[in-house]
Parts: sequence; C-alpha cells; structure tokens
Amino acid sequence: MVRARSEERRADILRAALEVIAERGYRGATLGSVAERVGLTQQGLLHYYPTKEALLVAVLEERDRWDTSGGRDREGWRLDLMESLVEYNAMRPGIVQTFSALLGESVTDGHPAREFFTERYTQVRASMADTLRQEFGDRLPGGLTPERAAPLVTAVMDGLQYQWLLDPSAVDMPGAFRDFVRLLYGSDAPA
Amino acid sequence: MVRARSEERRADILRAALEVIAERGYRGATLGSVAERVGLTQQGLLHYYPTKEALLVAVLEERDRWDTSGGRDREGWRLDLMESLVEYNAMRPGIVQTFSALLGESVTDGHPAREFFTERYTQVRASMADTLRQEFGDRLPGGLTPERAAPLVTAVMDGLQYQWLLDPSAVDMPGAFRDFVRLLYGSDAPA
DNA sequence: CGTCACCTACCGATCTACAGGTAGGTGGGT
DNA sequence: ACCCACCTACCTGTAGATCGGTAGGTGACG
Repeated sequence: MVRARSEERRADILRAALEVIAERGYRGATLGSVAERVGLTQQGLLHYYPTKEALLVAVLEERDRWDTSGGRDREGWRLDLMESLVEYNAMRPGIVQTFSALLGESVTDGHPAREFFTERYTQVRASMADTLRQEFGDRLPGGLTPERAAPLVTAVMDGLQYQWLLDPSAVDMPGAFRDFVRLLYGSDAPA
Repeated sequence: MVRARSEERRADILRAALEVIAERGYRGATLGSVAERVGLTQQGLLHYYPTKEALLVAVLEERDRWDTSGGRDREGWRLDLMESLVEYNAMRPGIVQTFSALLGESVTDGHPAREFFTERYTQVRASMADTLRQEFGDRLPGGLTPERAAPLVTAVMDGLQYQWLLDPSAVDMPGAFRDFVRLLYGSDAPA
C-alpha cells in the first residue's frame, strides 16, 4: 500500500497547489507554501514534482482530465450541460479563481501555461461549434454560424468569471449565462 | 523647464512599465527592467515612484484618465463606439495584454489592482446599462433588461481579448464583437 | 559678485528576504 | 539489504528597498 500512499500524497499536493495558485497566481505561488499545506518541506515536495513547472504541468493535466471526463461528451458539450457547468463553477470559486488567475498570467510572454490555454481554447471552440451545430444546425436563430458563435459563448463564460470573482454579489453568473443562452435562441425563444 | 523634463520622465517610466507588465505581469515585472528601459537604474526609478506598488497605481490611474476621457461619454458609451473601441484595441495588443494580465492577477488575494478592477467593473456595468437603455429602452429585443445585458457585453469584450491574445489568428475579435452586438439586436436586426 | 542654504535627480553599495534547486543523508517498511 | 519517502544543510540568484552620497541648479543675502 505504499503506492497508494504516494498517489494520495500527489493528489494532496495538487489540491494544495490549486489553492495556493488561486491565492497568489503561479508566479506568486511558492513551493514552500504548497509544501507547508500538505505538511512537507519544500524539498519533500520536490521529491514528488522535481520543479515548480512540473507541478504546474501536473495541475493543468489534471484539469485536462477533468474536462475530458465530466461535463463533456465525445462530440462536445451540450448546451444545457453548459448551463449546469456554470452553476457548478459558481459553487467552486476556488477552482475558478485558480484557472482565471492562470489564464491571466498565461498571456504574458513565455508563460508555461500559455500553450496549454491556447490549445485548450482551440479545442473548446471546436467542440462548442459542434454542440451548437447539433442544437441549431448550420444557422443559429440570429443568423450566425456555429463557428462564429462558439468564441462568443466561450468569451461570455470566461468574462463572467472575472466579474463574478471580483464581486460575487454584483453578478449572478449562472443567471447571466442563461440570459446569454436565451439570446442565442433569439426572441422566438423556448422556455 | 526642469518641471517639464521631470514630467516627461514620469511619462516614459509609465510607458515602460506598461510594456514590462504586458510581458511579465505585475508580479513578474521588476523595477530594474522598467528602469533599464528608460535608461535609469532601479534606484533612479524609485526616485520617481517610491515603491513598486506606487508605480502600479500610477499605471492604473493613467488608464482611468484614459477611459474617462476618450471612448466614453458623460452618460456612458454608445454601442457603435464600443465596436470602434474593440477595433482600436485590436490594433494595440500591448495595452490589451497589459490589462488582461493585470485583470487575471487581480483576482488573487490582496492584489494591489483588485480594488481598481472591482470598482471599474461596477462603473462599466452601470454605464453600459445606461447605454443600452438609450439604445433600446427598458427591454432589449431578446427580452432582457439593460442591467442584465450589461455584464454580458462586458464579459464578451474581456473574454474575447484572452482568446485573441493567445491566438490572434484564430479569433477575429472585432468581427466577433459585432456578431454579438447583432445578437443583442435580435434576429429582426438592422444592417 | 560670491557664497551659503537648499532642492532635484539621480547612482553605488548594501541589506534583507526569500525562492528555486542540489547534495547527501536517515529511517521505516518490505 | 534495499529503496522509497522524506529531511537537513546549503548554494545561488534575485527582488525590493534603504542609506548615503554627488553633481548641478536656484535663490537670497551680504
């Protein structure tokens, strides 16, 4: 059962890293503070993840696994699932904060998460377009194509997160997202 | 003309700070690298802005002056001006990158720009709601109120910026924003 | 006219504080 | 006996900030 213990440690470390990144971003995060949170020394942590960047990569990979399993389908998301995803996010400000902070940093030059987010967006847009095509066909009610609407859906989700993180009481994130989806359906909308 | 020289220096420093923050974010930016860009030592820079945070504040204040002058009206923006603003931004990736990086960092705990962005969004949403009310009255074509649509417009602008910064060739930012505005007008849209 | 007081705009040296990473252990479990 | 999971000790680099200058200018006054 040593293997199990080790895997457990790794999971703990990733959880702690997620928290620390949420609080201070990747650049602001220190190995020491992550280690402390799992009851290790900084060097003990380096035993599991040999560099700070390796730890970040592990965090991103876990995220990747997460979004490739739940919430998503082989052929993409479904629109009603997107709404639940936003609701789910609204209950997990920590995770949202982690990835919003990372996204923000990632636009800077040579940031280790930059490639991750770039590729992720490419995929997300593509699968979003699929989703929209399944839902609406080649033309959405407003006259847009799925490919042109996809970046908008994505943008709304991300943009709302920042507003919500900064001032949760000022923005009803899930409600606002539903409003946007209704907009996609046009004025001739369903319930 | 000593005064003028000094003011010029300060302006140069702010320009340099903007660049460095775009490249590395606030946390990643160093006083030394800003100083170097204006031909000063770090200590020389501290003569003008006594702390790193003071420099950031100056950058944010300048931004504030900028937003409060151009692009905006006493009673808020106008929708067509918003479209031009997005076009303008698309020609200035540096500035967009600076403020996107700062926004991302600002969601972390105790970040010196947090309050700035929180308040800024409050104002932006309010003046956006005014704009929408002037344009559409109390109900937008899709059935939304101006207050509920305002966060969406803001979210789209910000969200598109991240996608565009990460992969400019993948997203036509101004085009996508126009698509969104058309969505606001409903399927019964004008040209 | 000179010089004394004082200001602005810096620079060099240095302090303190971490931060990430390396080397070389030690101890318990199998 | 071995190795996995750590730890102690340590090194190196860097960042922000302070201290104490210096060079040049300005103005007031005898």
